[in-house]
Amino acid sequence: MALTNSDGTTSLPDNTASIKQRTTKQRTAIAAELAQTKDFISAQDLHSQLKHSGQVIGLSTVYRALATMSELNEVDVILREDGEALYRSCSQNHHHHIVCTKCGNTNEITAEFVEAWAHDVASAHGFSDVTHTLEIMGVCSHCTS
Amino acid sequence: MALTNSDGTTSLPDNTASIKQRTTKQRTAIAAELAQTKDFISAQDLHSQLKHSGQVIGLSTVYRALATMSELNEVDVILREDGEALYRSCSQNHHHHIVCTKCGNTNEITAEFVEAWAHDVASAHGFSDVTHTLEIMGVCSHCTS
DNA sequence: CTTCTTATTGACAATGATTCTCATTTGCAG
DNA sequence: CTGCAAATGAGAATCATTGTCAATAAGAAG
Repeated sequence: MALTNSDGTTSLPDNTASIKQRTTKQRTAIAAELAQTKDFISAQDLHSQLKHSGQVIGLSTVYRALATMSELNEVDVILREDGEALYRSCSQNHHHHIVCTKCGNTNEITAEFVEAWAHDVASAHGFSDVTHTLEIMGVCSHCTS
Repeated sequence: MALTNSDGTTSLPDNTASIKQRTTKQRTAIAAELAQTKDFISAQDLHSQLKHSGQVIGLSTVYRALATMSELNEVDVILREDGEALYRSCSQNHHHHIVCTKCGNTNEITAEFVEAWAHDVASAHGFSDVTHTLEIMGVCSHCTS
């Protein structure tokens, strides 16, 4: 979005926070419901959970809200083994997950040195504006026995 | 699942190596094509790649072959951001990618210590049969200027 | 080689998550 | 209050993946 200044000139958008956001009943409800849900949840489940609690919101709207929240880094997104996306209200600090491929249980793990390493590798390759994903998958002890 | 024998008795399935494998033209072609392909490839792309090289094989067969190869740990599987599954012949050395979010260019990166660390973390959490994914994303120097 | 059993194949339908379309509604700035 | 672009929602469309089932063929047995 190009910002039109009072003198008629335009300025280039700030590439981070350039998304026009309008506060709506639906987005508020979606964000609130997601904040209450501690675990990861799919868009479908979040939709029916909202419906069940009286908030009838279109499925498309849920998907759109989650997509923009994801772009704004307000939610974490991971992919289940079957490809379905799971969302969770973003916790303050960046972290990763170890996921059981049998029962779907997830534990958070922190890896500060991976953060630093990823940044170093990226700048060594001349990359900027760096993000990364890291997921560890396996079978948890509960599902092994 | 109990197997009914011709004499009327039943025998329990061997849960490890009970999968009867029959060597077929199609599976051979699929495994060969996948071995030739160094990068990750989707089932759909592998199917059309086979068709393009004269090997017309049903799409269901490709999916089934990849599924069994995955169970036998003969292929690595990762999930793309849109949820589509990507397969790669296991024999290749494990590595990760740094991807430019502008032009899509990818470079391979190796991270041996990350491999070891992932394994340690997993066993510390009691996980077994561990795999992991790691992707770094950013804007490459070419797209920055 | 022939027969028999059954894993495998393939064409097609079905599933299911996600995205698209577009008419209608609604924030919100002026 | 007014105007307009953003947002919504109902449903259609997309698309990877899985299920169905009759036909085929691999491999063992005779």
